[in-house]
Amino acid sequence: MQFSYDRKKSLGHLAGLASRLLSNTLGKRFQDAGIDMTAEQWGAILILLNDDAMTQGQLGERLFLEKSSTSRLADRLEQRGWIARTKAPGDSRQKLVAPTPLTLETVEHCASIARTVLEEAQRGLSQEERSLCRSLLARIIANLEETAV
Amino acid sequence: MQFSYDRKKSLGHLAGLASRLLSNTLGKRFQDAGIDMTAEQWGAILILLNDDAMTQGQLGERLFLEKSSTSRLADRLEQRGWIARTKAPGDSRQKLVAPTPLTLETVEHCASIARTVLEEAQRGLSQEERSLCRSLLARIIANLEETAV
DNA sequence: AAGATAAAGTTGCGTATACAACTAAAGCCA
DNA sequence: TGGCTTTAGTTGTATACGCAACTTTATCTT
Repeated sequence: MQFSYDRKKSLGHLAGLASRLLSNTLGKRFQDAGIDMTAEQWGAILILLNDDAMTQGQLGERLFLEKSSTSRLADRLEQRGWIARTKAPGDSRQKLVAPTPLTLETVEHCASIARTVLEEAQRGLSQEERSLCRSLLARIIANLEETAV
Repeated sequence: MQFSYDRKKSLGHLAGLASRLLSNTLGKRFQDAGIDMTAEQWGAILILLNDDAMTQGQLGERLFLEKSSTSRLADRLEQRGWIARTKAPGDSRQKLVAPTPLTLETVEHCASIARTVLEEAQRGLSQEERSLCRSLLARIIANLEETAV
């Protein structure tokens, strides 16, 4: 019997489990490839690769993370050599985070692994279904953000 | 502009964020109500309320958790007095976990809070959309479970 | 300009989770 | 029956995350 995960299970369970499995799977693939990176770290790197340098606070906003969580994520990224932190020139409270001269091969390798996992996760779903799933999740997120206030 | 969360963002981000917001919101609501319970703990309690006693391992299976994670979740539930752990009669390696004589009022209160948050999260989504969202997530979970092997 | 207030990060602490190594208790098997 | 193997849980260690308290640096107000 396919697709047998109780649709009775609440949204919370399903979203949590999907997210956990996605992270765990991607993390293991990175590890198998000998890349010392987690799924969450890759999420941050992706943002930094597009926008290059930004403050830690801006990175946190993009990831919807508390400043303390961002701080510690940056710690781990720095420790592994994925990013460098420098004092912002204008405001010395701020710290700029930027990817280190990562070899492009590594980035491409990570991106390719991430694409593969995402594809596997959505196997059997049409483009419309994939898009719908994202937009439903986005609406739920928007609802919760409003609610939270 | 409504529903403005990039649908460009990958499934991983969206599922992770939805799950995080759901947990955080529910947890805060419990706290506001003076109930010392988290969203994850409530998930476990719900299962135990239906099936009464089961082994820790069985609880873990239902929650799709590692045995160590289950062990620690049970620690916290026990600490707060939500469950009791007893040695299983047949097999002394196993531990039975069962809800303590929770006043039904508390359970109903929790259930009501959880229903409210879930409703708020899915505000504006039709029954069909809610159901579709769950079933798409369930298919993704099934894909990842297969993959993982 | 001095003092109050706000903003950016860090750190302490608690929860949630996974993996690996470990202990204890079954179960198997020759 | 005595030893090997498997199973149930626990514990060490690490990541990810949030809240609250704190430090440092800006900014604002009078």
